[in-house]
Amino acid sequence: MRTKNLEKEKAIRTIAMQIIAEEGLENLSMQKLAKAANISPRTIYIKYKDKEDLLIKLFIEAVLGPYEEAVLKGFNPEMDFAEGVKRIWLNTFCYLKNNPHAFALIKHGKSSPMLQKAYRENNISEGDFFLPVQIFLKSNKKKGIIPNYPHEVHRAILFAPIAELVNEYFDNVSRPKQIITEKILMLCCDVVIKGILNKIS
Amino acid sequence: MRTKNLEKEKAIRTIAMQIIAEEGLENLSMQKLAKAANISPRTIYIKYKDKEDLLIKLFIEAVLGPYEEAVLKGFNPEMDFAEGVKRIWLNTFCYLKNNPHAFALIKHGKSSPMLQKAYRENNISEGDFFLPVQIFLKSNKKKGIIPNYPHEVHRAILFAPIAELVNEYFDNVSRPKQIITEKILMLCCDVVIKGILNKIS
DNA sequence: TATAAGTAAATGAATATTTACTTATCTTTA
DNA sequence: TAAAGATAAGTAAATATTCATTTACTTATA
Repeated sequence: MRTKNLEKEKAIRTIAMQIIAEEGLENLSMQKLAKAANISPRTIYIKYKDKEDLLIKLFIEAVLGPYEEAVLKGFNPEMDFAEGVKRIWLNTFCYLKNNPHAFALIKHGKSSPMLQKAYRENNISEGDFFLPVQIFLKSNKKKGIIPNYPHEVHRAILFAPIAELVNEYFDNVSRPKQIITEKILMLCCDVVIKGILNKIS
Repeated sequence: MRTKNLEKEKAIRTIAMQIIAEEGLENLSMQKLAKAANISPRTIYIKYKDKEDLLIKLFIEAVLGPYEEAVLKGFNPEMDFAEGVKRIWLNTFCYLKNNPHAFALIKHGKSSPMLQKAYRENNISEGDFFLPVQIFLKSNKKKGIIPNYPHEVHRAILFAPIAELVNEYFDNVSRPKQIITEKILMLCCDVVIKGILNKIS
């Protein structure tokens, strides 16, 4: 039996992400992908059932998985609240900064109905992903350090700004001066933390 | 001369937005749109140069324009800081809640390279749109009410969470209980404001 | 009646996927 | 040890469909 060439599998994923990042999800075609990866279209179908299967696996296995891992590196739910939030912010910034293609696909994940379906079918976002963060929030609510809002609400307040700031970072890459530095990021993080903390006074 | 049928023009825009919201930008085709709008494909080309022209005009004229108008209703840059921010949050929530298709297209605007190009070519986001908000931020920075961070940074901190909360609102529409109410929204807004305000104490 | 608005049908290019074939490599046999 | 067979990996080219856009024509109205 001929053995699977893992380089080709990797090339498919890498180049698919590149095309999506540079030309958009709507401009990724199987034939274009095959040509760019220097393989036959048929080869893609050996590894993936169809285009949807490819995109969903790309999204979940090649993007969301590594993303979660990077974001949670060195984080644990027992950390001090401010310290934990800062760790997540820094991890998010560092990872996305160095993986612009992943960031592009994550953004598509927010708008593409197909990728949304992938989220739903894989029970992602509610429970499976970022579980340590949920435990972290829960315990800090219990301790009275932060208010008792639903998790989703805390997520929006604490982590929506960092995504927006990363976006701004990429907008500024091609401009003379980068305004989104690690320093300004930490100032923002302090602002967000200051807002959410219950005054124990 | 035969007169233009404005209803057809409106149908094109309405149905295009519907398809994009329900099936995604990548699943909008000119023929599908024509069929759904009960017109000939040629009719679209009478009103728009090509598909890109249609999408960009849809995005800018039918979505971003009305969106900006709705968000700024009753707002002026001289307002009290907290009052102004709350007004924008409420306006955003009310508008997007009632215009889910517009919200879908706005989300696509964050990921689609074509719509990003539209932003750039029309000098949007930096200067033209939401100018009163920029003036508002500038004057509050000058007065020392909020820190002297770049506008983009303030935008991320103050307004990224509301977009995320609207997203959460729509996720919950099909579920038994809506967690994103106007009340919780105002609590969140208070949190965000509390964080950004300079302590004058 | 002049003319732009509109249509039905066609065009050629691009799309996802498949067919019919070739190739590499593991396992088995001599 | 080495040749042969089995088989999945891989390819080039084809398929049927859908795509954006156009052509050649009809219709409504100033």
